[in-house]
Amino acid sequence: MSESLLKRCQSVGIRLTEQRRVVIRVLENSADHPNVVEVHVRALQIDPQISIATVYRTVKLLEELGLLEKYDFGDGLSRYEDAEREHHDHLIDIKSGQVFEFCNEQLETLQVGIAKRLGFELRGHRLELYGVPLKKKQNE
Amino acid sequence: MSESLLKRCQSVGIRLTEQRRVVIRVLENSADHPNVVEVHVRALQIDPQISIATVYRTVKLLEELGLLEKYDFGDGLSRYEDAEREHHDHLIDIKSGQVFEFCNEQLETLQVGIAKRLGFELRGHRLELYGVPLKKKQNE
DNA sequence: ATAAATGCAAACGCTTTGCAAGTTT
DNA sequence: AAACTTGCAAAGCGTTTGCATTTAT
Repeated sequence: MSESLLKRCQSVGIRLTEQRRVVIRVLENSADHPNVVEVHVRALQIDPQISIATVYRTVKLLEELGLLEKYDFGDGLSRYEDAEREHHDHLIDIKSGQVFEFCNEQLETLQVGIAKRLGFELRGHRLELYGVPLKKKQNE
Repeated sequence: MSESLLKRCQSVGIRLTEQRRVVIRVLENSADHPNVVEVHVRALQIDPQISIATVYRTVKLLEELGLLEKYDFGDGLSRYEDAEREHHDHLIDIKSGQVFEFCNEQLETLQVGIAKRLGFELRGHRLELYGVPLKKKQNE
């Protein structure tokens, strides 16, 4: 397990305000991929005064510092998660919107190879699988 | 090669107005992934009166009909391309923004397998590789 | 003390939409 | 003729920002 988000924020030396600590804590305690409004709602439970502008500013700052990963699963909302979490991709259930995580070494290797063959050094990727739950044999 | 976008529009039976024909023609002649403003600019060269609202409405309609594929390469702009084009994924050059296409069977198969293992039937995916050009041996 | 962060509200940029006028079938 | 599409301008929506005030260092 790697350092906490808070520790990493301290390492990079950003000013640790009350509000930033709250946002950081919310993200540390989130195992999902909350959008900004969701982060704000969770933050309000800790600090009922915190404004959404501050949440926007904070997640943007942390993303630019490489401490958060930003996602968009197609609904036009920016979602965030701790960048230090084990690398993984996402599978989105198109029926429920639920998001599952997975990681596949073969996939990672394959991608590096594809990029190289195209003349590129892979710096990042975004893979999302969209699917529907497999129906069990008996029904439908 | 499959049917032209125009033909497929006729098949699904949407009303073919002047403006829709223009947008369709623009997309048929585009080998890249134009965003809405770009589609509009290209359309204006054919019909100097066409409004961007109509372009927005048309690409949205065609996407909902499954005739166009919508992409967002991270700049927050919606980009469109003919859905019938040979399936492929994208590699984006982070330096220049240029987009390259590729297709890899192994990758496709792997994804289906991953989804299945998670209990899902794969309905679609989105894969984007982000990279920088490999430097040739002599320079840098 | 000072440089930076906050909250508010206004502004932004892309996209959508209400409506009157014009088109397609 | 009826149903639908267009263009315009206004509204929507997520996100950003100017500014006066507050806060961390």
